[in-house]
Amino acid sequence: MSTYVNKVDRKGRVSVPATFRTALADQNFDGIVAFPSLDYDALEATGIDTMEAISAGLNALEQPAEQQGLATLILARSLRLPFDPEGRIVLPEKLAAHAHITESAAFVGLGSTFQIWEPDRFAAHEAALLERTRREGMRMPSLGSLASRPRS
Amino acid sequence: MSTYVNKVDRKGRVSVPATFRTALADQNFDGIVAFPSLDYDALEATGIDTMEAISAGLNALEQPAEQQGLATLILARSLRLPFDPEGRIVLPEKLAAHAHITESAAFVGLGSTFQIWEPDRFAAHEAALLERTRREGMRMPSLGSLASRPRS
DNA sequence: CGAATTTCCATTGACACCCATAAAATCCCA
DNA sequence: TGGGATTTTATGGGTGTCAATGGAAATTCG
Repeated sequence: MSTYVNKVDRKGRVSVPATFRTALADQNFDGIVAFPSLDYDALEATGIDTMEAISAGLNALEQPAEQQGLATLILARSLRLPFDPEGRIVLPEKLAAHAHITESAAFVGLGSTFQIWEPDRFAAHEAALLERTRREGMRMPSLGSLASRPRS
Repeated sequence: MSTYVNKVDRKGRVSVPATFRTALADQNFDGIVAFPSLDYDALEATGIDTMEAISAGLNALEQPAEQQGLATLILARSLRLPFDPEGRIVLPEKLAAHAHITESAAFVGLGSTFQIWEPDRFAAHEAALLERTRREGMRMPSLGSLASRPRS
């Protein structure tokens, strides 16, 4: 949840917001896993647990073919980014380039995952979302309506 | 339910009305979650539980795309505001600015959620609501008719 | 042995906790 | 049931701690 903007230093290091770090603290790998978003010029990221779940799903035979393709794609392009003692990661050139990140990065928490954006691009994305939401005449609903609804 | 006006001190702290606090007491996070309202110059707030439900909804595949956009928007702009030992939160600059809150804040209970307004703006909002209701010739119905009706 | 990467230290500034006081609501008992 | 006693709130301020950031030292690897 929420978004934090942190600086990328000359060596390509960024602090992962402490909130996110503690959320991942109990996982098997002390760091994050990131891969280029398929939808945006941004990075998708999570803890290793989510990735292991995906990889487990890949092995499951019942999985539809499209889902398998998607999972393969994601796994193949994912990078493990370990924390340094201060809780920073280094953004590999490839990932930074995909998201056009140079001097600072916006960490956008989405619940169990988060995204990493170049701050200006994220602002634009946010504005677009807001605009679209307005245009579609969506009002602030009772928040509950956004929750996943149990099928009746 | 009901509205309370509390002061914002020099450090940006405000007491969350005790009533609201006790209502959230049994949740996983000792504090509130707030985000800028899409409709007003005010903040929307709830307990963490509601947000977790939204985040769960975001991951649910069955969710329509527009709802996903809305959920993303809300999650990205939400901030976790923990209680200090006295039951206060600090209003981050960003949120305070959106609601034009400077020296005091009105907490408006709405049932499972509440809003936070700059008191004068809330008074105006309230007056406008009243005015509109009158103009539309609405009378106080039996309160029961306002309750949510079970789907037939 | 040189380049890159990772650990180690140091600084600053924000934030969380501690305590202290005043006002208000609640309790309690004669 | 009135009013004093007690317990909660709300509010202010000081201060220690941790997160974010930068740079140097050290280690790794080709």
